Amino acid sequence: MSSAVSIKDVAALAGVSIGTVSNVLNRPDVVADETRRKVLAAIEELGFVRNESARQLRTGTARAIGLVVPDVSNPFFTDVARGAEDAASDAGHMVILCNSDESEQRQDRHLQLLAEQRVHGVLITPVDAAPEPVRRLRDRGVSVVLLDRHADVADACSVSVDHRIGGTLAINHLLAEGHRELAMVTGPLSIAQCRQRLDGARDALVAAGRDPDGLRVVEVAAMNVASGRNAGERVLAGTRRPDALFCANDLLALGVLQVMVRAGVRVPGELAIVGYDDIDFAAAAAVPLTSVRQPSRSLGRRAAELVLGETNSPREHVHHHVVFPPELVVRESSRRFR
Amino acid sequence: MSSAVSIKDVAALAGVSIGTVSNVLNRPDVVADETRRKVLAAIEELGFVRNESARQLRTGTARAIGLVVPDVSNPFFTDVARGAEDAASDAGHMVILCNSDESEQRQDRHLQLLAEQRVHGVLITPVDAAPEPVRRLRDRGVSVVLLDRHADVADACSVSVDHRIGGTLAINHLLAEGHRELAMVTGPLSIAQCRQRLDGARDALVAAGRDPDGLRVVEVAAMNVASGRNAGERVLAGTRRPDALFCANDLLALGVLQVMVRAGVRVPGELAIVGYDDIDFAAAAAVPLTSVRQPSRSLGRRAAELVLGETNSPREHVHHHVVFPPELVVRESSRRFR
DNA sequence: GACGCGAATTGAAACGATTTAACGGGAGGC
DNA sequence: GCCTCCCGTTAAATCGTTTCAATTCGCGTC
Repeated sequence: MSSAVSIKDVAALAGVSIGTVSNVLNRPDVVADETRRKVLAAIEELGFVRNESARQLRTGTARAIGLVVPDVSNPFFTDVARGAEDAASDAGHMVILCNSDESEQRQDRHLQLLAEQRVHGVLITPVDAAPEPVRRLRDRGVSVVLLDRHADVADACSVSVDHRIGGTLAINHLLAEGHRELAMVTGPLSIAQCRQRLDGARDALVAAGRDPDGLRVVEVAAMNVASGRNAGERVLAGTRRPDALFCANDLLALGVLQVMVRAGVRVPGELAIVGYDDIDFAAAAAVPLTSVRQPSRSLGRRAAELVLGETNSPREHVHHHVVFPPELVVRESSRRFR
Repeated sequence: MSSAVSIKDVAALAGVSIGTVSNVLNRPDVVADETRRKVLAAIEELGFVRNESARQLRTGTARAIGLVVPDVSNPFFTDVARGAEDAASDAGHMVILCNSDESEQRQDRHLQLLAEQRVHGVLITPVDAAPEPVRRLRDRGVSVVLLDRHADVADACSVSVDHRIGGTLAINHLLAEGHRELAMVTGPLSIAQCRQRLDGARDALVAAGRDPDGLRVVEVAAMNVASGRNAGERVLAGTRRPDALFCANDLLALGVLQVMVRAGVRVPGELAIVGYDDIDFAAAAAVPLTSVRQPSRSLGRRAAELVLGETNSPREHVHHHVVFPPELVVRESSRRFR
């Protein structure tokens, strides 16, 4: 059972002390060539694998970071995860991925486990606005980077996108294309991102000299395709159908689109649609989707870099707040009908 | 710095020994009510968090499993991951997610790190058919479940879908709809899943009394949307365009579809398309995609259950080979043109 | 009143690595 | 030939838990 092989066995076989084996592993330069070769040979022969928990216990630092997101089945978050993994990988770290499913309870359970693992840091898109979980984590000595959420609280780094501007971009575009009767499909307004996108949308209306309350808001329970279909049906059922829809993310937009296509509503002829995130599938949709792009992979990468940087030099660390600008990608779904 | 709080501090504050604190943590029933309350109060007051590495070092077992997949941005694998996480979560375990990107080198690096972490087990869709990495892992004492790959080797569990039958289903359907000039778009044939789906496709042709070599094969370098577009362009450029296309996964199919729609080729009028995986976005595509469904979430869940089961009772463990049947989901993209 | 018993608690020995101060021995300077 | 110095190596302490044999204590039994 080679799993039982420890540094001690290697030392015995190589005829050196365990301290020397440790040096071969961690500071190969201080050990003589001859010795190093013997030790490496012994490691090879025994199939020795370093026990990371022992290392971690002694040094106090883990080689992993946690990533807590609401939902990995959302391609936006997989892209973020990829970015985070890229950066972590470069630093020889692993990523522990956790889904909170928008449940505070699940989130807290995950955070507890991550704290027990003594992870190097945590990247999190918190379930709700309350800075509570962040504070608890910091109290436990874990450094935290808020993902896709600008930290109002000053005690953590954050990497985010200016969603308010994103909302404004979307509405400005729809207005410019000549759409007048606008509505927004959004997930729970308890989610900060949704609120901000809505605020941005209203900003645009105000700037255009229109009544921000003229924007109808269709709020659904989740931010996935199924909820999008639900929203689509509600829009269909309503009186006075809007001629353009801004959806708080692409999954919602795809759901709405599906319902519209099925119901024979021409998009963008009778109804223009703008999504948010610009996931890969937006371009491949029934009608290629206009969307507000977030640099998701960079978001994840930057966040991971921040969290790794913070714990490496906690003394002189000052919290950064990185805000990426969103960008409108125009495709078929929002064109003016001619 | 509450991160420095150890069981010893708790013991001191509560006025008991560290053994008792450990008992409160792990076997609360053996300690007297009064004592338990004191200890819990001390834990609360100090903000004590158990150090998992120390626990792990002592007990030898980690509370995490590794999941190594080619690409999490493929929704099929996120679904698998969700299933695995569900099962792991139930057992109080975490999932460490790793992307191999179809690179054997990346895969091996991840496996090395997972072995060092002494993870409870590893779920893996190996980069290539070689059972080598699996063997290495087992040698290191880590139990392994092959995901989406039937183990020809008998030394590991496997959870998979019968891709050969999946390929047959797809082609039978296309033939039944009256398509005659068939082609298959596939990722690298070094990927076993691709080969099996192709074999199944040929089976169907033979069974229908047709020449299996009449099936044109378009092989591209990766299994994502971009490669699908590439395949689409090659199909367009070729002479004698097929009237039906079986794609080795939905991402390829979506890419092809995008190109066809843009080029004005009517789907399914001039070209029928069948995908594979039935990811959520298949139904929301430009033309709702007929696809061979895999029970992806169940796949992940079952695999996680197996790996947890194996290490919990390694003595009497016998390797299971779970094979789920695929299922054809018919939508617009493959209908016979009338 | 001695004894045994069970329940609750304690103390100490692991687990497998890293780290640091001490050590040995050969080279070089005087 | 002796003293230093330096390089490579070693021995031992340590990290924070779990676990198990040993201990204490109160109490009922004979």
